[in-house]
Amino acid sequence: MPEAPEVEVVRLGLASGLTGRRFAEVAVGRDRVVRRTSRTALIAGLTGARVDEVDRHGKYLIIGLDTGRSAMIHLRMSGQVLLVDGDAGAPAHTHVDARLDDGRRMLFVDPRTFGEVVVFDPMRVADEVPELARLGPDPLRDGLDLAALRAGLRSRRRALKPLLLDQSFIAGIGNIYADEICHRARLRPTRRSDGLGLAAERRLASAIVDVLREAVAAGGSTLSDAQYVGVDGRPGEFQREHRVHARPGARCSTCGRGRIRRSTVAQRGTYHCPVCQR
DNA sequence: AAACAAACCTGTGCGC
DNA sequence: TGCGCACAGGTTTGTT
Repeated sequence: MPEAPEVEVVRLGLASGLTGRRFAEVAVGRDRVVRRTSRTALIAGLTGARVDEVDRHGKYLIIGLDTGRSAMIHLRMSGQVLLVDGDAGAPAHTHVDARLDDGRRMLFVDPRTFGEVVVFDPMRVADEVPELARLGPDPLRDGLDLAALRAGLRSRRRALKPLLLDQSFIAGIGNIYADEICHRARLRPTRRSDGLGLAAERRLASAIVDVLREAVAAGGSTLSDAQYVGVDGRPGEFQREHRVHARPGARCSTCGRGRIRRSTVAQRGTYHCPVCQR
């Protein structure tokens, strides 16, 4: 499922394929993906607009337009953004088909239709896309300030994994990377966030940044359902480097003694090593 | 404040 | 082989 690293790989692809291009013609196949506003609002907001920049905050893609407005795309669980040739066929579940002034097309594809596309006014983001205004820092974009992280961990008395999944705490971590980060930091997903101690807090800060960066370098994670692909349709490779997620029974690569165990934490399938994650 | 559950969807993979 | 059903997951919303 797309988390910050996967969305970053998409962002890089869009930045090279969209920047400076204009949307020439926009078709919306299914109203559900434009539910925040409307089909006509998306078409009016994109058509004729030139892309100035492609940004990202957490799992949210933000396409800055020369009209002063921005397009927000969220992939949720099964969304894909593809750049294809003008005469290419559109895959099943293509809900937005936007032709560019160079003849190529940007497609938004999403079988489960949880994802969305909306054009909004960045000056009114708190009103128009409130969840975007509530996001915490993005470790890939902004880095991670150790003092701020420590204060946050201590003030929010929660289990570690649910806190990592909280987008207002840190933006961009989802179920896969929460597991991988906890394992890298050798911390139990259910460990209380307050009272970790400086050494563990440092390990956690490093793990967050390192795991996310390594995942971007590997092109993101594509699980067996193959939902995530880049704008060129290619899957990522980081799943090969997963040490715990979706690997029940595997021998722990850190301690060599534990077996990866599956459990449920915060309503999410969770994997950890009971021996070295404390 | 935090934990929990349900809702939104549909393709996949399992058990029988 | 075919059918039915649980499951997956990001986020919001509502309840305890």
